[in-house]
Amino acid sequence: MTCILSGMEMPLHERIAADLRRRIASGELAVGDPVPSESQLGAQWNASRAPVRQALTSLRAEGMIGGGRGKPAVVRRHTLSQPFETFLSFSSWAAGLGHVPGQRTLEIARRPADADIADALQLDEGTPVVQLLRQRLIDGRPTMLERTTFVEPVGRLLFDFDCDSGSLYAYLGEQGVDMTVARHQIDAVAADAQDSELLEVALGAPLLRERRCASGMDGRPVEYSDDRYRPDMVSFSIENSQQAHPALLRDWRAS
Amino acid sequence: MTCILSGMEMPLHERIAADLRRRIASGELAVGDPVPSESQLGAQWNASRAPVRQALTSLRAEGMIGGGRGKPAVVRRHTLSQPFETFLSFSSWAAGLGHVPGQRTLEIARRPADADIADALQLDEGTPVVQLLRQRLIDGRPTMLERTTFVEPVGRLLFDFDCDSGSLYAYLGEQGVDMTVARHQIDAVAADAQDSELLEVALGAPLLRERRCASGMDGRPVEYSDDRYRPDMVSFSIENSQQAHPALLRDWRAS
DNA sequence: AGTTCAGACTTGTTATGACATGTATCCTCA
DNA sequence: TGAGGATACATGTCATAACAAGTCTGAACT
Repeated sequence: MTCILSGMEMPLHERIAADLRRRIASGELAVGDPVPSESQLGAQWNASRAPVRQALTSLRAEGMIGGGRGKPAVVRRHTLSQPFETFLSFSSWAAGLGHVPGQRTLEIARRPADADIADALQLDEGTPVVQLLRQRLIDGRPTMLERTTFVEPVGRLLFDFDCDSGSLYAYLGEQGVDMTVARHQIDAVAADAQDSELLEVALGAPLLRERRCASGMDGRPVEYSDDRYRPDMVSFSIENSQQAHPALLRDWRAS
Repeated sequence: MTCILSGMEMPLHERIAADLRRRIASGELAVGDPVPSESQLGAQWNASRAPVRQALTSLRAEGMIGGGRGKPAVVRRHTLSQPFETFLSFSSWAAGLGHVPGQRTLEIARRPADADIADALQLDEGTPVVQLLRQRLIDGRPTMLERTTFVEPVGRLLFDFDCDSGSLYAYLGEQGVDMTVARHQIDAVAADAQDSELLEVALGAPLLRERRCASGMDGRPVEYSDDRYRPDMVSFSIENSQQAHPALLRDWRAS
């Protein structure tokens, strides 16, 4: 049982990175400000250069800081950007940024799949599925609304689990649920009545939507989710190069 | 003035990484084969673990090898030549899908950079830049609005180019402009007056926004762009797995 | 005043050594 | 024969130390 809380057992370099992310995101270190030098950070944390450099390398890869040989690091961005690698776990993502994740499970229900869900999960319409409605918070502020649907054999496990206590995906992993592949589709939608209320935005306000379908190694879908983020709090980011692999493509959808 | 030529004095960790890439690409190390362990590589190169690990970290970030704590590294991919232009070039993307791309360049101007642009391009505020406003169409229908800013040395080339005649990025490439790395940030915004008019959507309608900053190999930003898509026509998608590096894919969904 | 240059400071690279932690294998014991 | 545990091995993390190389500042010089 790994308590997600505040990762007390995180490696030193991750703690340093998380602290810097928090200080940058909170505005304590504003854009353009110089980041403490490696030696200063080493002194503050009573650490050698190795973990300090590992933390800075991490922030640099995320584009939060700049700098280079001879050039002290400076803050470049303070926006929370979500690396695609950490898409599955909202909690650990927020914790890694030095923020306090929260969640309120508003509904858990077993009901027959409607046409859209059935299509996404490759089931017949009417097959029972388990649906979850969760409000996700960062530092107590509503940030994301998650409408997740599990196939029944997996969803049944959730009735024995306190969804607000820890990482749901860690729990499912322990139970032997295999979710090795995920497909994400990202677009924008206007907030409907429920979005508006639970995310505390105006009706019709633009929301960033991620629709996700996770499958096991055998390719059988396990989970489908419609997540809606407040765009003023979360954005997605991708970095690609001719060297490294991630390539960004656009999806065209005929109306 | 540092001559770029052939870096004979590459650091050790880069030489190790380059050698491993070559051995993997050439097939000497096939997909699934185990990569030499850190200690073996250290012995081969007569090096300590530091540069060896730095090289392996590099390859891992590129998705070429896998492995983890206790798990020896294995070769995952041997190709790393993903067409980088596909995400830059709207035209070739649409054409590849069998649709007719179109574009109307509405404005090209040289003006001083404002604060946001200056920050993104790492310039001082007020430095002259070249801005482009382009409406992109698919099958004659407005699909995307592109507000691109180039640093002046690159942007000046555009005044000698008919932006509606061919691929802008192909032209810049011929002119020796280096754009090997790009960072994308994706979120949602409400359509402002200009968006509304040019994309033919209601004022305040949700739009999918991609902000892009492209840099050369040296990390110096070359281009910044704010692209706004009609979410009913375009979305982004990504596929990732725990095993492989996240691979971004494109979805076609016929109506 | 403008230029040049020495020196302080910063980050990049590498070596060496140690311990922690996860994985896989093989051997023993029931 | 199957389950369990001891063990070798791999990688992850971190400390200490030294030198290389780029940047910046300020002082001396033209």
